[in-house]
Amino acid sequence: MATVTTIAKLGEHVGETVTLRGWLYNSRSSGKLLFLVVRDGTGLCQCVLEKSEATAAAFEAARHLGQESSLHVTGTVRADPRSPGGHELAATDVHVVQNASGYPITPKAHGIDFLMKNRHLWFRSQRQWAILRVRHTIVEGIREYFNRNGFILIDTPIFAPAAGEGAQTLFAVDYFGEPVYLAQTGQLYVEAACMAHGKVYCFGPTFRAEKSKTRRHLTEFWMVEPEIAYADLDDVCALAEDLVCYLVQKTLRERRPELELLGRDLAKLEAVQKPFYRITYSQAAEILHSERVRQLLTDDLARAAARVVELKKLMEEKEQERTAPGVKEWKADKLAHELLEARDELADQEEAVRNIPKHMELAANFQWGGDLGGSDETIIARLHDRPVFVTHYPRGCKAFYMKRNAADPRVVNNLDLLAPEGYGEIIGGSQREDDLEMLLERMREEGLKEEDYAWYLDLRRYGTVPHGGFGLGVERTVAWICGLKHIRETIPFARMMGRIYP
RNA sequence: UCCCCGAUAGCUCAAUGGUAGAGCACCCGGCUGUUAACCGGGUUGUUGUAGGUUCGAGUCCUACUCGGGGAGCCA
Repeated sequence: MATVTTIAKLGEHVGETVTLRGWLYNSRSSGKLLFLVVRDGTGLCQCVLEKSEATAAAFEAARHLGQESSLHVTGTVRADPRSPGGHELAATDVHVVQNASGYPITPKAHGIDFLMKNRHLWFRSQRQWAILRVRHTIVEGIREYFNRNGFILIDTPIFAPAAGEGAQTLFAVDYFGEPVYLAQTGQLYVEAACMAHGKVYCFGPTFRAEKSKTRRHLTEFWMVEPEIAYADLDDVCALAEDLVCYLVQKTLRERRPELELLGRDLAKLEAVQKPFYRITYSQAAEILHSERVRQLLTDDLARAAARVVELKKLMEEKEQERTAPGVKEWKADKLAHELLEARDELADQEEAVRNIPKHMELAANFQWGGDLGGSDETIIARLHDRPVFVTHYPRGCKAFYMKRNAADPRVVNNLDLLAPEGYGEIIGGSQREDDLEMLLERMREEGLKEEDYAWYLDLRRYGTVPHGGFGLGVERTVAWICGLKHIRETIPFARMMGRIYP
């Protein structure tokens, strides 16, 4: 009886006969030779069946297996660079658990709607497999970081009472006949908890009914929110910086093969080192008005416009080449695929050409007092090669609980952390208003009812201290670290506007 | 809420207003080192829905539905 092992451990069994249990990822046959690419959850391995070496029954059974058939393969392990994992199995026996047929996700191209409808199967594909492993490591890193640094986990409620910010983006739920809402944050609750434990965090799903159909939005996403007592803005920034560095380094250390599979530029991640840049909101506003930004966007626009012309010409040439008489089928096929890719890029570039003038206008006309828009954040982030903290926003565009700045009462002690490469805001946080009177004043400005927040106000009555924290969005962090274009691949089953299946 | 794009075979896409096609998937055959293997043969259709224009609509027009991208808003 051969030893049962996994593909990840094949290196420990070179020369031995072992059994792998997995699924057929792809297969190729060449007469008396069969190549079965098998995956088992730990990796991919090419199993080679030679007709003369394998049992006749095994060879015949393996010849007719559909994609994703479940099987055991027994054979001798040998190192071979031609196999995906670097080790190959010279198979002698194949036991079919189930011969699957008609698996919908083929090794060829598919559209995103089809893939999302088949998300339960799409998991099995290499890229998706790699992304969710990176997510696992980032989530593990988050828990590890806080648990090892003296933070106590506080699970905050998901059913939340009506009071709160941005009521139009809340999902309402019937709670024994009363309307309650799915939580958008556990923040107020961790503030209470940090007065008991000093350093706490909550980690769970949050829900936002934003009608946003973009590559950065989910209606259900995961957020970790640490909160610390006796902390000011600098302490909160230091914590955010340390956490992000920890997560990036851990992922680089433990998921390098996955990042490489995803084609991530690792140098960009290696560059994520302390100290991150720190600028104030007012400095950001100056940057947006600067000649440097105008030039950056002018160059972007010129580049996008030139690329549009180039792509159109390229597509025309390829189309001519494809439809020319006497073109080989495989060549025409390849050209058709290249045309599709070019078409996608053209759509992106044309979108850029339409949007950049808007972005220029938004940046140039940016008024002190307004919130930074998505395009503004992208501009700021692009001017820096490491993450950037933007601090001290006007208090009018931020939540009531943020601490008013002592030196400049127009602004609050808050922070946003912008990830590089246009990934936008991954962290938002602040020092909290610990003065009861100031807090009440802000609540009145926002039209919030004191009685709804009676418990929260108690925290300022009984031993108030400077404190603060932040929220880090897991999916945006995963998208950034993996270098993904779209957030939907960073969570097992994405919940988005208009998508709730499977 | 607004703007742009799209919907044709199981999948990815073709089709000057004039007989709906290709590749992949699937089935059969060939090939002892393949890498989205390749070669030969076979099977595959209510062109998103409802109207309209026309001798004739996948193609043009209107509305709707669904999806993609973006704006606003946001992690």
